[in-house]
Amino acid sequence: MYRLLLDAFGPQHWWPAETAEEVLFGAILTQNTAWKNVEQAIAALKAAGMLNFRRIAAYDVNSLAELIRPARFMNLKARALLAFASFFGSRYGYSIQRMQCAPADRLREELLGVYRIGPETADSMLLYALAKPVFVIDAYTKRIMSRHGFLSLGHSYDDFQRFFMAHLPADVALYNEFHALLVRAGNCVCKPTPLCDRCPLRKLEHGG
DNA sequence: GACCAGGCACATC
DNA sequence: GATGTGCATGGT
Repeated sequence: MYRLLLDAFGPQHWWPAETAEEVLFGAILTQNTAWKNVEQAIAALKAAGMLNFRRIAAYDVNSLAELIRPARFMNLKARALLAFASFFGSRYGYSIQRMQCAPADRLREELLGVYRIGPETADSMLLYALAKPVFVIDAYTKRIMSRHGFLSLGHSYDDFQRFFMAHLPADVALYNEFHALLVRAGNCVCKPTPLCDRCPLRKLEHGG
């Protein structure tokens, strides 16, 4: 699957961000939201000089919500960003490097304890901001994997994650690219659920 | 104008 | 534990 997707689409250059801190913002802002909308919110934060957790920690919730309005669920996400800023500041002194020193499994538990950080957001942060070998599962990944008969949709997030990690080497670059390619495939016009004759994954049909 | 995005928390049974 | 619902924008 990985090779088919990579051959068809090429490297996706994820995560689309200039800094690790920007990845952390994006991970929260993109929850159930098209990336195009998130880009606008990040641009607004950048323009206001607020793409910085130390800065927003002392910022007003409503003003923050206004800035990220294009990213949908503005009030929830404003509170989520503040909750993360509080955690990031008190636990790691706003230092990505200090956070990176912690083992992945402990970090994951800590992240899951932060308001509105669930498994996908936590894993996106771990893989794309902190370079921890953790496979990210999202709606596209579940859909595509179930469509091709690997694991049915009824399985949990952790089931899907275990499936990938049990069958692949713990490689940050591989996890990065594979997940990005799955999202790319999910965004394909043919929406691979009904496979079009041009889908790179059609070769998997009938045990290919 | 409908439909849907790279989820999550919380209520209810 | 399973299932349902609110959140409340902008692109296609």
